[in-house]
Amino acid sequence: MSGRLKVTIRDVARAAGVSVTSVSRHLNGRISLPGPTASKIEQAASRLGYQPNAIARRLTRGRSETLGLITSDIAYPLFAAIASASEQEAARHGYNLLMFNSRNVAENELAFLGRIEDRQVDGVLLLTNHPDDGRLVKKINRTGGVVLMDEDVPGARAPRLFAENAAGAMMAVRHLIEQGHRRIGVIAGPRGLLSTTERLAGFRQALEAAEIAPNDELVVHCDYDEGPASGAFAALLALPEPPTAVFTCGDMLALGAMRAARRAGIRIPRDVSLVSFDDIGHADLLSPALTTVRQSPAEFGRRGVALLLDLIAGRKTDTVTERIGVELVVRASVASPLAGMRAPSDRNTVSMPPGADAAREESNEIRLSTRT
Amino acid sequence: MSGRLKVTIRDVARAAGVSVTSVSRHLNGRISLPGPTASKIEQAASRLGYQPNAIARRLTRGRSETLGLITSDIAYPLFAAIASASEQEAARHGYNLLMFNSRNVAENELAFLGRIEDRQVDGVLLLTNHPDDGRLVKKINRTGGVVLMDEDVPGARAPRLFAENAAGAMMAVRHLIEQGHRRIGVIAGPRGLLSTTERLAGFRQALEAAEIAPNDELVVHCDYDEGPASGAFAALLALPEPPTAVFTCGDMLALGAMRAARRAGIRIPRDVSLVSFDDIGHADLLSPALTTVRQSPAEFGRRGVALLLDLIAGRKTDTVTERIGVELVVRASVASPLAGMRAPSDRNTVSMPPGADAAREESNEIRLSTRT
DNA sequence: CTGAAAGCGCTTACAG
DNA sequence: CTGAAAGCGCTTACAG
Repeated sequence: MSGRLKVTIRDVARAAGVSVTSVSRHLNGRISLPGPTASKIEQAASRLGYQPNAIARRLTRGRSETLGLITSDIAYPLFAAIASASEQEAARHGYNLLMFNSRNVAENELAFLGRIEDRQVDGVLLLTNHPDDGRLVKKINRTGGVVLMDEDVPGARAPRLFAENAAGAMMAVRHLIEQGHRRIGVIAGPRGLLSTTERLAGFRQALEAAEIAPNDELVVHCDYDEGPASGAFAALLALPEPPTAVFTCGDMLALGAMRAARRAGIRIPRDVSLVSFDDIGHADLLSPALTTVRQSPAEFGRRGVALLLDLIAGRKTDTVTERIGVELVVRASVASPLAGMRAPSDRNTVSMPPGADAAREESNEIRLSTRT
Repeated sequence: MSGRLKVTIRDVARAAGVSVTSVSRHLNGRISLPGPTASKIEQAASRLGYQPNAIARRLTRGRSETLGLITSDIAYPLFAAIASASEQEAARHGYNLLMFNSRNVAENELAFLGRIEDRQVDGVLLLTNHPDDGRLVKKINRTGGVVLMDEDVPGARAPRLFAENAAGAMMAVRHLIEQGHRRIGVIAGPRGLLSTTERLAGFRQALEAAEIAPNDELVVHCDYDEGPASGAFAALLALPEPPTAVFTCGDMLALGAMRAARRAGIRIPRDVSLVSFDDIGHADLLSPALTTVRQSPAEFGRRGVALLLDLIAGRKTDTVTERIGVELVVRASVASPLAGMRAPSDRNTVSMPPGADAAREESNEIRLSTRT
């Protein structure tokens, strides 16, 4: 249709009557040409519809101008939000963002990391979601150009960007304790993950501060996904002496717990309170509105890309660890443990005029932050 | 650290004592070498840690092995789900997926489409979200290699992949009518969009079939986003004679409506019923669980990539239009218009034992499909 | 069957 | 300041 099959820099040079060197330099702004020459080049370029071939440019410059983002699944709300922010930030610096779904399988992560070696990407933001068996650390230390986000790969020579996991968990559990809960269950991520370790540590610190004895039977581990969390929740509630509140170490786990609760006819927060971690989009519109620890995905994305760009440019000394601040967003999934003792009707509607419960959820959205 | 700075195919050839031609051919499986030679090459390659430079390969082959996905924001649940499926399908065919957030700004879309011209991507899945002023169609017809998804760009020579918008809207509205609603409001997307036109057409068909006179004052247009939808919902409910039910033409609009309802103390579905379109993730865990028309994002992603790959390979005749089937997922956001007349307590809990409402929502998830 | 050589379309020392 | 030429690291007609 359009006759401009393969207009190259040589065509422009010929049409403008100058050398390809000058065309390249001028178009890349590395030289300031006398007015007439400059406009001859520009006119020739636009008349021919010249578009510099990015692949060729990359080959000569030795950079792909592309970053990679590895998550287990971009469809997960937290990862989608991080991806969005990362893309914006990458674009701001002239970089593309390639996205990879690892399905949380080490082989896939390793394969994607290989894209650094064959120069398809200049660097990678890696959000892994399983403990490393040693292959990831080895690969990362070979490839370089990796920023670890959200979860750690111990031993890797790489900048790190994590949430304030312990502080966040502590705030969440302290909130439960303040409402009167003393028997608190935890649905935690897989053993060996940084998020699991740190959030559990925060949980235990909060108990300790309140002089509540820890109880291992109330701690259940499972993968960061809804299905497993449903099972974990059911297991906790089936205990001879079930918890009056549950802390889920991620909103996907909270969703699983909420589904399990529905199936079992257990009402949150009347029968059991729930507090979580992440604050995925629309957590405020869930039933009930979820009280959870917010970690800003936008900040994650922005800082992650900034760290990666620093690393690629050789501006950073390898193994810094940055933390993203968190805040507790109080909504409606936590009640006092006595709530369940009331009449078996909806605690909000019965005692308040219609709509008051909605207004309450709205106005009660209090935020407690680790940062000022 | 690792001393393998720039191992090229020449190094391998030298080490193996063969020509680069043979190395290239063997490694790409375009030739079957005698056993000893083959293993000499493989050993040299692995000993040196050889990784073919993908950029160089792309320059010679003239393909970037990369596809682009343009959405207004990858963080929107529907788009994230489509992105996830697209990436999987692209990877299955050896393609990378680049992702672009257009923020629904034409200039950004045009810039990203330019990546086809400078060969950064071989093709693009374009999900635009605004009526074209003529620039998009012009650009697309210049670049080629575009598959239109979700929304149309009239006049573009491109394969198209849309949901069965009219059929879906009709099912949604018929469902409301069957529950006894006759005064039904609509929050529609921007005028001039395919989804708006078709969903509105389905809405009107459903009214007509029930012999309900259409009423333009009940149709409000706004951008596909929460904020505007909140305003639109408030406007509808502020009418002298407000609707008893509202059909939102997208789940983001439904979320906006739900937020507005909360703020105003309006309860869904007791005071007003709500039915929507999309079925974003966790719509079943919203408060109330959202009755909505599901369009499968996985199918969208898979078919979109397949169409694009066909187009790139020259296997397709340009302007096919495919439709993705939809189904109505009945949950808990629709009630009879009489519900509001009952006592001002939660209609589910009062009349049923605790948990029954949850069980009801669960078991009542009926699916009515346009496909068999 | 094998390999020397040209070519993909740029960028950039280097020489004039 | 300008341009001819080499080079980025592959692939692939082409000749032997």
